[in-house]
Amino acid sequence: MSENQAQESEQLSTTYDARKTELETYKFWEDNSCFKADSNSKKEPYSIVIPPPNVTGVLHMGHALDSTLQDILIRYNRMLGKEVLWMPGCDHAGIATQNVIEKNLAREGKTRHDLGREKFVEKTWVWANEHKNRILEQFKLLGASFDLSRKRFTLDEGCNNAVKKVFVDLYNKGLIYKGNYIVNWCPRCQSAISDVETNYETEPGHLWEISYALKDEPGAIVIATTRPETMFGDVAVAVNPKDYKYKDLIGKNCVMPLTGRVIPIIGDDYVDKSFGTGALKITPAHDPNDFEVGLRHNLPQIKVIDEKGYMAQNEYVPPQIQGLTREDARKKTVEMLEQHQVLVRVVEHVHNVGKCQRCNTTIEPLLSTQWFVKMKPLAEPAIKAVKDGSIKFIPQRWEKNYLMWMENIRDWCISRQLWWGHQIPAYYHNKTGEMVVALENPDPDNYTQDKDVLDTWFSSGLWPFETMGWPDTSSADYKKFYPTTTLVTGFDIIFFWVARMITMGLEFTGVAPFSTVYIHGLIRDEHGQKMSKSKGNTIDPVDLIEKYGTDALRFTLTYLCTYGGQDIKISDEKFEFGRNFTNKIWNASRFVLMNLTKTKDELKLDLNKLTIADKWILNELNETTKLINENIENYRIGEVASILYEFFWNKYCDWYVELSKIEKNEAVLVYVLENFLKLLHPIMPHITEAIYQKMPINKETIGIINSSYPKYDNKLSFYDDAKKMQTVFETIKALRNIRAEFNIPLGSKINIVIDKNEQLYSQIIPYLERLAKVAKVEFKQNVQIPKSAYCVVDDTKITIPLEDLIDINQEIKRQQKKIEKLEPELNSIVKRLQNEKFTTSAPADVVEKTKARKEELISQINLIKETINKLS
RNA sequence: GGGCGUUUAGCUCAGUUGGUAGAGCGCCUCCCUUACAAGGAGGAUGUCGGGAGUUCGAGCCUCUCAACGCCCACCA
Repeated sequence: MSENQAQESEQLSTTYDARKTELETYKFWEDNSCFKADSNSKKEPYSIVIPPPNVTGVLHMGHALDSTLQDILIRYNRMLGKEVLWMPGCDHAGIATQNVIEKNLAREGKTRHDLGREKFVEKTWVWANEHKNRILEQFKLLGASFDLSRKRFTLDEGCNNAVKKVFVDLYNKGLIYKGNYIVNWCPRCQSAISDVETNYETEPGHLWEISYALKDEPGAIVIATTRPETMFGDVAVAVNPKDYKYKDLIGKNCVMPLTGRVIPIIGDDYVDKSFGTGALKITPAHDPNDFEVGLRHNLPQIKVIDEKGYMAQNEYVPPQIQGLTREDARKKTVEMLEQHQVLVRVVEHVHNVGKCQRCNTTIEPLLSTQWFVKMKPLAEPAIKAVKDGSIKFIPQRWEKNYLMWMENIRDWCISRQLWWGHQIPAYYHNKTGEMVVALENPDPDNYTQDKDVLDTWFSSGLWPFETMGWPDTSSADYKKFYPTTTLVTGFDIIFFWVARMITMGLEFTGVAPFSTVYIHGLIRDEHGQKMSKSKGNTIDPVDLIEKYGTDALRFTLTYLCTYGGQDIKISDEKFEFGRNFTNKIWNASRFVLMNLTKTKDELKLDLNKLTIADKWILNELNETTKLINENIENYRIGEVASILYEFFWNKYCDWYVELSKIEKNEAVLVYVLENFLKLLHPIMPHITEAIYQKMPINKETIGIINSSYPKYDNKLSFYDDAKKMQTVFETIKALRNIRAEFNIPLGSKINIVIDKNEQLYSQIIPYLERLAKVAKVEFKQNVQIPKSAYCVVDDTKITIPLEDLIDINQEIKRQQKKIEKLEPELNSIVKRLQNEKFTTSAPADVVEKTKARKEELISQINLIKETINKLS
């Protein structure tokens, strides 16, 4: 696509080779640095940061949708003349990446401990460096116009500096603390995870009722539990103080079965009298609620399950149970309880079990020393920003969701017992254990850094500003492109990511990191199931691209992406829709370019030389342009796709290009095509660029990519002429209809008699002759032609002598059917107009419209009746 | 337990201020009319989940019921 080529009118190939065109076009943009953002530009900025895909990731349909939407906004704003930056990068994905490397090691029969931390991290870096480019390279297949010269990684040096600064500052402000609390512990990942990384699954289970004997007196108290294996960590039995059944037992002691340990019976409002037996065992080290109860009552904390999910080997756990898995321990404990005849009852019980988001292992609530972010003070400004409109969610309903979460926010456990990630900048004196939180190790000889790393989302939470050079607020990118404009993502990471970016952005930069959050739905399979590799129901975007082309993929996804942000169900075949559209665009463009006879300069649009057909299509283009601009500004991107499809296929191709075979205005053909391509470019960038390059027009810029987006233009508004043209179309359609209904072959031409409006119809005779295969048009007033069919367009009666063409009886039946269809509507309209309340309270134009419709129906019905009479 | 979403043509879904329903696919008829059969022309198909209310008028607003789905909470 050299400059020489671009200057000349060229034929388009007979068939469209999407992949070839797309690769060439993308290369053309890259070679010309079309995606590069200039932070010194004077133009208004527009920026988006990509939701960084995991370095472990492979391109999937979710990326395809998400990136297409971002690219549409980026390209649109670029064409609006703004200085756009789409910041790419990927996420180091702490647990996910470490899992991959560990799995690789496992194949060699090794664990990460065989390598040691340093070697392991080194190895992971090698892998990450290989893979972090792979996923962004794949995004290129989507046509992504991001600025790869700026690509970032959440674990690169810049991000690490930002993370350290944020950590240290939050610590100094008292918003980060370290403490011993119950956390969600994944025994497989061997790490704490946060609340949002824990998913609950409903599972059938049991409620075991166990009898605890009272100490020094007869009787027992029966507790109910779903986890008997944790009983060895019990430190009390709790009842509700208002529960008359147990009130008197409070303050007494009981003796635990199997171990004989003596624990107190306490009263606490937390206990629900009506659940289970109304008595609850308290195990502070293994249950978050029990932990709270334990603190209130100053109870000890006894750990009986270790970090790997095995029963502890300590004096609290009976020897038969020690070292068993949680599952085996449960069976064994129940067995032993039965033997001791203290198992009172087993009730089937469906309950929710926490699972690790990463590996689906059952979470163990575990007492552990971890780092936390105190969220309440950070949440306040984040709530305010959404409430006062500084940040707007689209669709708006997500604001409620966000606010509910923020208003009930809990502290965020940020430490992970992993090796891959940002190591916590806390340093401990080797002898005294004194802790220093600082950007750098104060004295590497005597201080050792905290072993833990930070939750991946901690660094992702800084993404909009850490990628712009922060903490250097004088950096060019930060000044030009921060805060960013729009954030585009799925609803599934509003809490994980969006909420954290907002809190961190406000806390550290004083402004919201973006003003609009555009939330789209999730991609699902044709049955509405989430796509997953394990279910085997995934559709690979790369396959779709190879089969249908990137533009077809983008267009189909966009078309399916409705304003409500509903999930999108897809199947392979659905993309034929977009493929067919690319084919149509290519062929229509090919036809138009093929038939041009004029030179570039002669193709200038001359508004003084327009037929009504020209004015009609220019008016349609103009109205379409207006609608497109409005809808894209309002994030109704699916609507944009559908409007463009309708305009091009049903207006430009079906009518205007067809009309051009009779009488053509090359300048208009080219003008409309050019502007349509520009309007479509953000959605289907490659094909529009490829055709644009071959158009014989004076181009303002190197490519359509940086041409200016069409705007509504008063000079192109031809409402009255457009309406006339509609009449032409109605006439043609009516005639075609009669022809098709009666199988009048195209070979046999028909005559028509038009009873008035000669002036208008004389303009359209050529069209009628060609498009409706009319042989002869006559103008007569009030003629009586036997055995005729009529049709009415506007107020003009068109008579078609049928005698020689059709079966008359069949026609009578057809006409009667028509009346049956029209009458119910007429009846209801008449009724409405008789209703005084309607005529007085409805707006005048509505009443007028209704009256007009009534007249129209009456005249239509009369005409049909007349036709029937004439035929019989 | 709390919140949200969905329910419209056989299928997948649109429907922006309330004025009597649209598209794509599929289906039926005809056409290779030389840009496109991945196409063209025409056609059939809906008491807009049920019920009630507001209104002259409801797919759209209010209430209620039902089914399905999602999120949050996590009563052991």
